[in-house]
Amino acid sequence: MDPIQRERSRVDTVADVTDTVMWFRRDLRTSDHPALLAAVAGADGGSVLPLFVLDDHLLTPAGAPRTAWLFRSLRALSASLDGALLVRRGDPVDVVPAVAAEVGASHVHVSADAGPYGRRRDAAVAKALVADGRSLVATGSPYAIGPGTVVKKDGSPFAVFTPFSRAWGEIGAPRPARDLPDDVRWVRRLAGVGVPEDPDLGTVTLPPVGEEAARQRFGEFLDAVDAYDELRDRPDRPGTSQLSAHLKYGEVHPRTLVEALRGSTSPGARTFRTELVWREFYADVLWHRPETAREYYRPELRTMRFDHGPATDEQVQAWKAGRTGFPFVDAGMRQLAAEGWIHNRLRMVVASFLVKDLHVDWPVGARHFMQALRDGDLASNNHGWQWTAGTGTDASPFFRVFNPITQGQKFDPDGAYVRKYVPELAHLAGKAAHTPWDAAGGYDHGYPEPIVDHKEERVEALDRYAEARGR
DNA sequence: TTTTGAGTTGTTCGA
DNA sequence: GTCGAACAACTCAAA
Repeated sequence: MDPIQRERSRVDTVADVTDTVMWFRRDLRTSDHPALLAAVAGADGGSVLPLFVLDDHLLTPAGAPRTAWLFRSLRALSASLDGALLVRRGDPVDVVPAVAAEVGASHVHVSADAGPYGRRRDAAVAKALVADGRSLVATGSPYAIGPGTVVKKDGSPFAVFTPFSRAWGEIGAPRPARDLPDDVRWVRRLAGVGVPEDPDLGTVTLPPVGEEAARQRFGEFLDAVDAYDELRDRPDRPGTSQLSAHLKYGEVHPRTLVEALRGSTSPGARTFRTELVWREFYADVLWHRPETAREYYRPELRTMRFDHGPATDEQVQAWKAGRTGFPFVDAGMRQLAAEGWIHNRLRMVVASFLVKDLHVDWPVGARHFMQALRDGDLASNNHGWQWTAGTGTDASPFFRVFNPITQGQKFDPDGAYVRKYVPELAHLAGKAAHTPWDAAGGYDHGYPEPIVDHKEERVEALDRYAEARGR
């Protein structure tokens, strides 16, 4: 009998052997939760220990908005588990097996993590558990269809969104999981550290957090989803779902959303479903190519020239602070700073500005976003940046350089978005807010002049792209 | 193997 | 102001 088997039979003789551990990570909810149901079923009349591990590896790169969101979400989750959530701090490779041993559980249940770090971590935790005669059981994932599942006819992964989306639709999202039984018993006898106090948010304000808040937000959004395709591009209007951070922490599962939209054929509903598929696509790309969290998806563009040095550092600082002198760009960056969230249209505009007007490599911006965003998701964020930089999955035309001024005039036609976030321009009426250089007294309130000439930098960006392609 | 059609989100210029 | 063409060439996916 090998050691693992022996260990298992020893564990099987423990009195409360049927207790299981539910290790929460990016699934901070109780409904439509296959892994939690599996933990309950595995307990078979015993109790379930709900666990969260505060892992410095994940906490460190997150800024205050995302950390505060996490902590609030954990409090909400614990409340819905009758206060039974056990919170420990440390490396999951040590903490999870230790907790499993303390409670005498033979199985630790999780929703599979698709990210590079999560997969390494889970493999190490599984190994440690097995060495102890226990096992890690993964059920479901944060995606409607698990990353790696949607493949081409020859079994290889998709590299283009549209065919992926078609194949994704043919598989179809599974139906939501059944409700959690009312009579689940939670293990409460272990000591934990509790959920920490929120970090200092400064002036950042967050919307309501947690499963119930997500449900409510989605309910409100559903009432307006038919207008989504028309309004989603308008940062001056409340047309987006505002569900990104709820999805990031699994307070709601995309499967639940797809189910609620089943049968909805309005352009708005279809467009929103497509946005959910984008989230699945980028997770799938990262699953197959974990190195693309940091490296170019298209390595042939690695020779692209970028700017470095004190002058560039100063420009990057201006970009982060929302003081580039381009009103639409600055409004976006200030929204990011004020809310830990930035409208999708502005994510593209400010990214294009950093990469193509300031000639700074995209990871610089991607890291800043991950730090500043409350919804910072590695797959969506970094592949979104790669898309803008032209290094990503989309073979996008090289000439796609956003004009920061006309983008503002097009998508914030009345200048309301600019005035909301850039008070120095609040005295400029209508679309004049986008062109303070044309307005008498446009610079009377301390707003900076443009730090670059967009026309020149656009040509420069095109030249560098051509150079990197060897022409 | 070859062929064919297509590819999230744009800008500029000239008629 | 509006509209269509030009802006390159390449890669992907499927037939």
